[in-house]
Amino acid sequence: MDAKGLKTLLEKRKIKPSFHRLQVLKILEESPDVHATADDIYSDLSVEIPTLSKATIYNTLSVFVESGLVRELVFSKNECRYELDRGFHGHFICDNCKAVYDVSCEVPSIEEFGNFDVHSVNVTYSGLCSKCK
Amino acid sequence: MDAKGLKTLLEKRKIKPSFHRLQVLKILEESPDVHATADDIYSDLSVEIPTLSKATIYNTLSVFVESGLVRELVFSKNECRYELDRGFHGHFICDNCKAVYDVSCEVPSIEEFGNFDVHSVNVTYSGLCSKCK
DNA sequence: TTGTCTGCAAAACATTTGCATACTG
DNA sequence: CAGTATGCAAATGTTTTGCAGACAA
Repeated sequence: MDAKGLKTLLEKRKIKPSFHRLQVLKILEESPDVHATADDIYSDLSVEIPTLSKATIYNTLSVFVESGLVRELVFSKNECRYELDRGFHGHFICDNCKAVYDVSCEVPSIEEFGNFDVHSVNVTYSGLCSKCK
Repeated sequence: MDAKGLKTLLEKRKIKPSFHRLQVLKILEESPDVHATADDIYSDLSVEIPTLSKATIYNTLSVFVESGLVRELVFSKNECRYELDRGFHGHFICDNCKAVYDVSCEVPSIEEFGNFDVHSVNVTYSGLCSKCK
């Protein structure tokens, strides 16, 4: 997606398209398979933007998450990953190499549906990926 | 479950049933609905065991998790909860009151099953519980 | 005795916060 | 100019670690 498309993506969510925000969004958009951590994004961007602060990354990501543009994925303690929202899908994490894969799976139905207002569903598989097994 | 039953539970997993381990296990076994954090368990036990160290709680829980006796649930950053393994079920977390409920749901099937060795599946719903909606 | 469990304190780590400065419309 | 975004550094909160002493087989 080009810079203009990214800008539009932010504006649709009423987020001001600052330079830093566009850069963060670009990383998430270009590498959906990475499921980057805040630190990954910081490392990537601080090469081009040496004055970049990690606080800005966290701030930016939290703006994105609150707007619904980005999903926060917490697979294990002390590790939070981010992905652009692309509709429902599950994730597979390799216990060995820790890689995260998007997988298509069905939405599991919940029995007690009537008593809860379900807003989102999260499905995570773990095990060994094709490379590690 | 009585103390003997808890002891047997540990021995089955080749875990030495020390006093502290039995106390931690007892909490997890008695209140499956709580999905306690390490800090919850520490707070509970340190009333009776004033010399208790948090490191012991973490150590104990990690022994339990590695043996497969206990499942580690990470719903959001900086919050790790624990539950005795009771076979497959999903969880529902209330966005408002943060309560965690066990829910029965079907195991979602994964399309790429052939390429991965799936060891476990995790299903988490979020939204508003019956009290908060 | 030997191994391992526990407690303590310090360290590690990701994330958050307060505040001053820089930028943008 | 007003409002907001950014950078910095310090603070926060949870979890981990190293080591010494306590305990159990």
